[in-house]
Amino acid sequence: MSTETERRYDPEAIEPRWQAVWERERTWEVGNDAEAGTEKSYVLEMLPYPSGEPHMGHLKNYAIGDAVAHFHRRTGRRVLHPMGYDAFGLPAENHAIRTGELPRDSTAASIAAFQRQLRRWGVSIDWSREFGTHEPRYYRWTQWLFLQLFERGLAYRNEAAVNWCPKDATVLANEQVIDGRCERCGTEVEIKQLEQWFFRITDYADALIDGLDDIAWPEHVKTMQRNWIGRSTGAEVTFECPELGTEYPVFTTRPDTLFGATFFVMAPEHPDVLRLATGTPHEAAVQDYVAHVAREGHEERGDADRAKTGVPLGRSVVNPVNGERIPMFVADYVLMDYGTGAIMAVPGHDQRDFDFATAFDLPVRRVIEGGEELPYTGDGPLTDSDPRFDGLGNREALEAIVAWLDDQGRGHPSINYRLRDWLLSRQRYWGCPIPIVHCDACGLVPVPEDQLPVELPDVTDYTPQGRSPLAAAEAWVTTTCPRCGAHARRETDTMDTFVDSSWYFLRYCDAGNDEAAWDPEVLRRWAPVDQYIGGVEHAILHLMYSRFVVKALRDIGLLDFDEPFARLFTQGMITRDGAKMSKSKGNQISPTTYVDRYGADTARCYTMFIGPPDQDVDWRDDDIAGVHRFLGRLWRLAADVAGAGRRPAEAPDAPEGADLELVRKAHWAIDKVTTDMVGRFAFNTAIAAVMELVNEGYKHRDVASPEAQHFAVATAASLIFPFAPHAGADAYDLLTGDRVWEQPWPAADSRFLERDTVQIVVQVNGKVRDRFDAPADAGREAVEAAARERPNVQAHIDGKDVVKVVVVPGRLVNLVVR
RNA sequence: GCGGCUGUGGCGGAAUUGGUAGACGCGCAGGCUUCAGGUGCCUGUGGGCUUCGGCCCGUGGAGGUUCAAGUCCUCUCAGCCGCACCA
Repeated sequence: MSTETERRYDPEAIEPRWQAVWERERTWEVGNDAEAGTEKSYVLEMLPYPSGEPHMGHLKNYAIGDAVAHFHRRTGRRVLHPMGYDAFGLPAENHAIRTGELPRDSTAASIAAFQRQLRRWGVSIDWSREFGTHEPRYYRWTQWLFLQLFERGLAYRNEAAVNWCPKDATVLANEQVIDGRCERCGTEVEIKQLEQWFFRITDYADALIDGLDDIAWPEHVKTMQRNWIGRSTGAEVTFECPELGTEYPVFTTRPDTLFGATFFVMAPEHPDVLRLATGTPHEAAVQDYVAHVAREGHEERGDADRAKTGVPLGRSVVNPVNGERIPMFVADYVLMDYGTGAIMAVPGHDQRDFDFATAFDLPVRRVIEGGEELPYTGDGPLTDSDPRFDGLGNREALEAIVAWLDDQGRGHPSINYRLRDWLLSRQRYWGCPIPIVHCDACGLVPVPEDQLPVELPDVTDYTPQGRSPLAAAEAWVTTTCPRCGAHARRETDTMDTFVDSSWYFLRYCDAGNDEAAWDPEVLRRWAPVDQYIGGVEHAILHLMYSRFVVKALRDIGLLDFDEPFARLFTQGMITRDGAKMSKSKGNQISPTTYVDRYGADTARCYTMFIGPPDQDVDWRDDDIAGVHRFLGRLWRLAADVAGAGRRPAEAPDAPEGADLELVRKAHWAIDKVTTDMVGRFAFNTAIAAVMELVNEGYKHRDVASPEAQHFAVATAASLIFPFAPHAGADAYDLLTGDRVWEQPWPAADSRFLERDTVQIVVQVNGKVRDRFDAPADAGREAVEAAARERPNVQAHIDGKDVVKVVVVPGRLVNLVVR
C-alpha cells in the first residue's frame, strides 16, 4: 500500500477548507418563513459568559450541541442553531476596576475570542441571529419584558431583609447565596433591610413544580428544582396569648401532633418579641438575646448541630386543641422568613424541639405510638390526645384535626414554600438599566415603550460604594416624569444578569426584529427549544428563572407555550487530576493547545468519546492521541479507497464472503449510531461503533471488493460527520465527490442486520461450557439436541440427570443437571 | 439529617427488556514495514491454575429471588453532588 505513506491526514489543511465553504455559502443559516411539511428542531447550547478565552467545557458543550444539530438536519429536520453572549455581569466589571479596562472593551475582546474559536471548531451556527445581551438592540427588549411584568404586578419594589455581599457591594438573590456566602466572590453575606426590586416568582411556585412533569429533563435536575421550591403541605393553626390578647398563627406540617405541643417559640426577628417580654422579669434577657442574634453570621446560625439557645418570654399561649397554656420562648432556631416566624414545639416528635426541651428542661410528651425512644418522627396511631382521635392513624388524624380546627375558625390547611421572590436589582454598573423613573408625585413610573432602550451611560468610576455607580451620572439620572412632566430621577440599579439570560432563547427566533421582541407567528414556528444543552451548575438559577419568565409571558398572553426547554441535557464537567479546572489551581487546559496539535475534530470527538457526556470525566493527554489516530485511520482508508475512483456510496448488490462481512458491519454501525443518537446521548458508544467499522475496513482491505470497501468507508465518513464534521466531509468528498451534510442520514437495511447463523451458548447449571453456530431459524428441539452433542457439554452432563432445559432461541441453552 | 448520583481489568469506559462480563480507546508486550521520530500495519493482553482438552475465581461488601444476576430485592460500605435548625 504505497499510497499510505504519501497521504497524510492533515487537519490543518482540511478544517479551514471546509469552514470556508460553510462560511461562504452560509450553510447553517435558516430563514423564518414557514416551510410546510418540514419538522422544525431548535437545538441550543447555553450561551457563554464572555470572560477571557473559551475553555474545554465550552468545546464540549458546543461539540455535543453540534452533533445533535447535524443529526437533526440529516434526519430531515429544519434546524435552528444560534449563538450569542451573556455579556453583562460582575466579572467584567471587577476586571475593569482591577485593570482600568472598560467593561465594554474587555467584553468585546472576549466575544471576539469566542467568535474566532467557535468558527475554528467548525460549529454549525446560524451567525445571522447572533447578539450579545449588552447590546442596546437586545436589552431594549429586556427592559420591555421588565415593564410587561411590572404592569401586571409581577415586578415590584419592596423593603425586605435581603442578602448583601460586602465585597461586591450589591444585593444578591437567594439563589446566589451558597452556604451563606456570595457565589461570585465567596464573601460571607450580610442580611440588610433594604428596598429592592423583586419578581413575583413565588406566585408560580406550584406551576413551576407541576410543569416539571411535562418536560424531558434529567430526574436529578427536576429534583433539585422541587427541593429548591420546597413545597410543604400542612396547616396554619392559631395560638392566642391571653395576657396581651394577641393571636399568633403557626405553620406546621404535623397538626397530628398538636396535642403534644409543650411550648411555643418565636424567631428573634419576630416584631412582637420585645413587646411580649416588656414588663416581665425576662425583658432585659430578651433584649440581649435579640441583639446577640442580630450580630450572628449566616453560617453560625445555620448550623443544625450546635446547642440550642433561647430565652423565655415570660408569657404563654393557649393550645387551641386542648386549652392548655404553654410557655413562650424566643430562640434562633426559628426563622422569621419561613412560615409565620413562630412555631408550636412538639419535643416528643421533632428532633429540634426535643433538643431545645432537653436544654431547657421542658416536658416531653408522646402522642404518637411507635419507635422505642423519643423523639419519634415516624407514623403510628395517636395516643394521649383526645378520645375522638386516639387510636386513629396519624395521617388520618391529621386530616380530622385540621377539619375540626377549620370548623372552629382556629386553623386551616396551608401550604408553605421555601422559594422566595427573585431579587433582581443590583447596585452595579455593568448591567441592564431598570426602565423606571422615580417621581415625587407619581411614584414609580415606567419609561414609555417608545423611549426604550434606556441606554447605559458611560461612567468613569465603577467602584462599588453601596449604591449603583450609575447614581454618579447626574445628567443621566436627572429626567422628567413621563406621566406628569415634573422633575424626576431615574432608577439607578441595574438588573441581575439572569434576567438577560431568562429570555434570550426567544429573541434568537426573531433576532432582527426592530418592531417587537418577536413576531408571535415566527416564534410559533421555532419555540420552544427542543433540545437544550448545558452544565448542571444552572440547574436552579437560570433554568428556573427561564421557566418562570416563560410562564409569566404565557399568562400575559405573549406566548402560547409555558415551558421553554422541552428536553434538557446536562453535560458533565471535564476535570484535571480529578479537580475542577481553575486559574487558581493552575490546572487549566486550553482548547487551543489541542486544536493546534490535533485539529478541532479530534478535540471535539475526544470530549465525547472520553466517557458518557453527562458524567464528569478526567482529561487525559494519552487518550486524545488515540482519537486522533482513529480519525487518521478513517481518513487514510478513505483516501486509499478513493484511489480507485469517485462514485456514489452504494452497497454491492449481493455481497458474499468478506464483502458481506463488511457490508453487514456498515449496517450494524448505522443502526448502532442511530439508536445511540435518538434514544440517548450515547456519543461515546456511537463513536466506538464507527471505530469498529473502520477496524473492519482495515481487516478486509486486501480481500474485499473495491465496491464493498467504498461503501463501508463512505458509511464511516457519513456516520462520523456529526462528531468530526471536517474529517467526515473531507473523507466523504474524496470517495463520492458529494457533500455529506446534504445527504440524508444513512438507513440500516434490516436484511444485513440479521444473520443466518447465530452463536448459541451452552450452559450447564448456569455456567458456560461451550458455544456453537446454529442456523438462526433452528427450532428449540434442534438447538437443544445440538447442544447436548457438544463434547464439553457431554463431559459435564455425563452420568447426571438433566432435570430442566431452558432454551432461549438465538441465544443460549441452559441444561440443569443433578 | 433529607434528597439524588456513582462504585466493573493497570486506566477511561461497554454490556437497550435478567441470557457469552470487559465492546471501543489508552497503557503494556511481541512482530512486520530500510521505519527517525509526538510514525504506520498486524497479533496478544481480567486474575490464578493447566496434562493446553480445559478448570477455578471475578462487576465495592453480605445475604436473597431465579435455570440464569453487573442488571431485580434487602441490608451494608465508600466517594461525589444538591438542600439543610424550612417547623
